[in-house]
Amino acid sequence: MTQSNETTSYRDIKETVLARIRSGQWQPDSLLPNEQELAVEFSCTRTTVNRALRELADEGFLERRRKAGTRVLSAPQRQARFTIPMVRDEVEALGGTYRYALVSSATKRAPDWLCARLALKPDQDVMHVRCMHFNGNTPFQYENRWIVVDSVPQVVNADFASIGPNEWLIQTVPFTNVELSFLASRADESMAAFLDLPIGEPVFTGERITWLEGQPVTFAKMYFAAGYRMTTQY
Amino acid sequence: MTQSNETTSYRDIKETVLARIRSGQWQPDSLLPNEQELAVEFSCTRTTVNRALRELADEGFLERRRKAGTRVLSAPQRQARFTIPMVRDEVEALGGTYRYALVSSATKRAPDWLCARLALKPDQDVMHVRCMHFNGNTPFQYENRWIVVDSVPQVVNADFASIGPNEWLIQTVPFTNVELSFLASRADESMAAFLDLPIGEPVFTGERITWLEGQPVTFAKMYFAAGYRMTTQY
DNA sequence: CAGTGGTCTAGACCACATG
DNA sequence: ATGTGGTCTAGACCACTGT
Repeated sequence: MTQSNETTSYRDIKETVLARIRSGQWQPDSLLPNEQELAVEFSCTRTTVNRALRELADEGFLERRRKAGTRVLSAPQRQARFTIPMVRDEVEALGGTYRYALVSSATKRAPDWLCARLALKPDQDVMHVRCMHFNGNTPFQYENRWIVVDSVPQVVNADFASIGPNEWLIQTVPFTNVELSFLASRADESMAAFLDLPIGEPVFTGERITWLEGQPVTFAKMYFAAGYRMTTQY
Repeated sequence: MTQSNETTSYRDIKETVLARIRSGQWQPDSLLPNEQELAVEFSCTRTTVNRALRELADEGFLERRRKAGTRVLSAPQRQARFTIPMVRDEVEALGGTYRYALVSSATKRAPDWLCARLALKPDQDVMHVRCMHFNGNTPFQYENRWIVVDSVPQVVNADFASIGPNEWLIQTVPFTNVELSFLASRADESMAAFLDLPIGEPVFTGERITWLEGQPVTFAKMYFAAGYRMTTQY
């Protein structure tokens, strides 16, 4: 009861609607009563009903269209929200002590595969940074990152010995778009060495591309140590 | 311009606020003006400002607390939303033809590790279903699933030869809570055979546990074929 | 205790998509 | 043409929480 007395809140409406969907009272693909009718049923204003249904639609339970009305989605298009924390926060949330170490950093002509991947011109420079993230002294993540110099000219003066490229970028460059992928890859020689596992071992891997207003900013591959899992609940 | 004339919409406010954050005009950790002041600046009502700021907080850009006010989050706690489609939809979205095949299905006493994982009593029965999902004739996903019979008694009559356990469950049992994990595992003998890849190969793997009002319903392991990646943009 | 966000009301106009 | 959701206003009361 967040609301004072016995008014119907948008939360109550959300719960009731969800319960009706779960109980089968409102079948998949069926049409709900319109907002005005629900407002009468719940004795509240249409505004309140609107908020409840709008949020349920955002969460993937309903589909709403003007004039067509509100439908129960047959295959609940449920979305898992994964919070993507910075490595430091992730380690500290595990109760560990975060430690960062630079492996190498160099500016060079962008390799062909990267030009293709980021739609760079063939003569553009990138800074290639490799680094490690530790939980105490246990390897946690090996990071392989390329930063487009034309998009972030200041990067040539960055000191990646003392700060991780990700944290530096967040402080320095805003971004507008991100593509994030996860996959399983196999440990090559250097991944195996840095993460302390046998060559060929499965490695949970994240790839992240970041743009600022259409300009590619950075491409990062993140290799996680053995046993890592990305989890969410809803 | 979704709104008729030149009124300020909550979308405009969101964009303006984001722009100010990105430009550094509003620094991380700094306090925004309160809703009343912003309403005056944007010449709209507080309700409209509230909606804009509330959504930005939902999206992880702001932190709002009564009395304390609204702050710019220093490390934008950005959340990636992955849509978790049903396998059939995923295959069809790739332009392929979905095909399902049952591998085995049997009811038995729940194994110890599963009892521990789902907090079952040691004498509870589960139905163990193994099945394959194909894209045309190419292996797409190998699924290993256990369904708690006490939670879904009808399962003993289900015909998993003609319908996949996931689709059957969605049609049959509502759920209230889900835990979803992703990890990289290595192909054992049967995974390798079903997915047509060498033993020991990295396999992108999903694990999903579903509850209904605290009752465990099902545990599923989903092994994806080589090259699979889970992607999102934001 | 006082300031801030959280929510609701009652009403209005409008955009959009369907029939 | 019309019904439905999308959004805004103007105002109100309240819940929470920092001082």
